[in-house]
Amino acid sequence: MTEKELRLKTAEIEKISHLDYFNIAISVDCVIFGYDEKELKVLLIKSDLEEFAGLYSLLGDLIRPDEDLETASYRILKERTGLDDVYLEQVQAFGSIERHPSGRVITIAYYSLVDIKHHKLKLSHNELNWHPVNEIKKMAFDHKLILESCLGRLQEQVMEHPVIFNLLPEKFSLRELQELYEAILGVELDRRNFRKKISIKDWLVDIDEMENDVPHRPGKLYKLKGQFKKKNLSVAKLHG
Amino acid sequence: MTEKELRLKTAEIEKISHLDYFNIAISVDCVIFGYDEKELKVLLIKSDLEEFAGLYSLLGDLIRPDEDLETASYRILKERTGLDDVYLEQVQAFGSIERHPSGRVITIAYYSLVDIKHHKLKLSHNELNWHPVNEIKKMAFDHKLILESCLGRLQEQVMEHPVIFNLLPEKFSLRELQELYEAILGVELDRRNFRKKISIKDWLVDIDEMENDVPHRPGKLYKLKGQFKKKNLSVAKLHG
DNA sequence: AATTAATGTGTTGTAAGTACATATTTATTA
DNA sequence: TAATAAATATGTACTTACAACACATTAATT
Repeated sequence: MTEKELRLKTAEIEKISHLDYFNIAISVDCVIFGYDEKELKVLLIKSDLEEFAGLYSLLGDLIRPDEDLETASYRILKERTGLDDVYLEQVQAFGSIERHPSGRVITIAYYSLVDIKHHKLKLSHNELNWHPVNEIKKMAFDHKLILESCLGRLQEQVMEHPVIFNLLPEKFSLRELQELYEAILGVELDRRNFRKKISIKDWLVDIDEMENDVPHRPGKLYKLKGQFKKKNLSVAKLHG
Repeated sequence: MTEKELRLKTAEIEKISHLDYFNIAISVDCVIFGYDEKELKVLLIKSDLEEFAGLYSLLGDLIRPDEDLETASYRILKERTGLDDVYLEQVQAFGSIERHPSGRVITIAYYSLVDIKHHKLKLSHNELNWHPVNEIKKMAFDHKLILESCLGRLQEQVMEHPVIFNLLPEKFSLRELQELYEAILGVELDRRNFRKKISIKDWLVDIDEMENDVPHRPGKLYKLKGQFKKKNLSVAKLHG
């Protein structure tokens, strides 16, 4: 390449790379909810940025040019949890200028629901752990805000759509289901009214089995009806 | 600059500009709703892309590095409509790979609500016009999808939150309000039940004035209570 | 003065939400 | 083996929201 060609190329590339619009990076952050020990939990990783030493952050990554938003979210989930069949839903984009210390990064938040017990993760790194949502105080970046926004969305949807069954094992008792609702909504529910409400929705089938690992009278076990076992809401809505 | 320096710089810039993550552009698209002649309308512009000749598109623009998402949306509204005091709400990000023919562009959709009559726009270009939402068939890009998604969100919120008053003039009759609800929801409502429902919400004040431009018995005029005149939902929710 | 076309209001039946108590079943303990 | 403890399972009365429905009133028009 001659010097002249080089100069031309430099100018051209500079023009493109300095076209400010391409100086914004875009990422996906996943709020991965799980449920264990009667608590709603979220999967977090220790931040690797100096600025946020000691703080935890959501699982996220930059979006690659060859993947759309959902693909990116699924990829992150797959990479981090090994799961590839999880419920995922987009919540909101966060784009304030100063949200990332290394530069301008706009992020799109997804929440997902996984069954902690059934799909035991390979949480080999002790940097990656489940944290009770209620005990989380400070987080890296604006991730506390994102977490709250996703929790809010989950709370809005939980009574209208059969989504939280993704947090439970295949078979569950009504008590377990009620405890899960209570954990998510942060309220206590009346057992009789709760059962009436669930029964009206007609989401469950009685599989004619009993709990067998409880130190008291066992309850009946139920399954979510097949037609509601969808991994994305747009489909589930049709039946809601 | 020496040739050596040039080579170095070229390599460096290329590295950055080819760092794929910065090859994604990010935009904001606004679904600007208005209400006129008993129809819900949306402000559209003729697409300037060859691929979409003859089709209309939403108002949008790339996000600048020095503005956050809402600032960008407000800028677009201000530029296009001259309004700077409108209701705006983020709906969803759209990011499929092939959504923009010129390259990878992820867009974040906002809907906004403006009072067509009061803020007469300077619709000088005949390229920019209000279109009845129900008559729109094909649009440029994936904008039909975005429009539907925003309409869906609006429909979800309309009965729970006092938002659609942004589509009406300051003073309005209950008939006008009901017609607006009917236009947005695409249903007919019972007048008595509608009034009861609105009355329970306690959003309105009777300002002790009457319609005076109607060819029949005039109805009472109402205003939205001051505490609900918020331009963004997060605030309005607290009172909802 | 009669007509027209809209406003304004109330009741009744039905469905859902809330508060609340007792009998039943199983595991545990004495 | 009998008594106890702890949970499951279920129904009713009250209240509140939702849906369907009809008639008197007011102002403009003829």
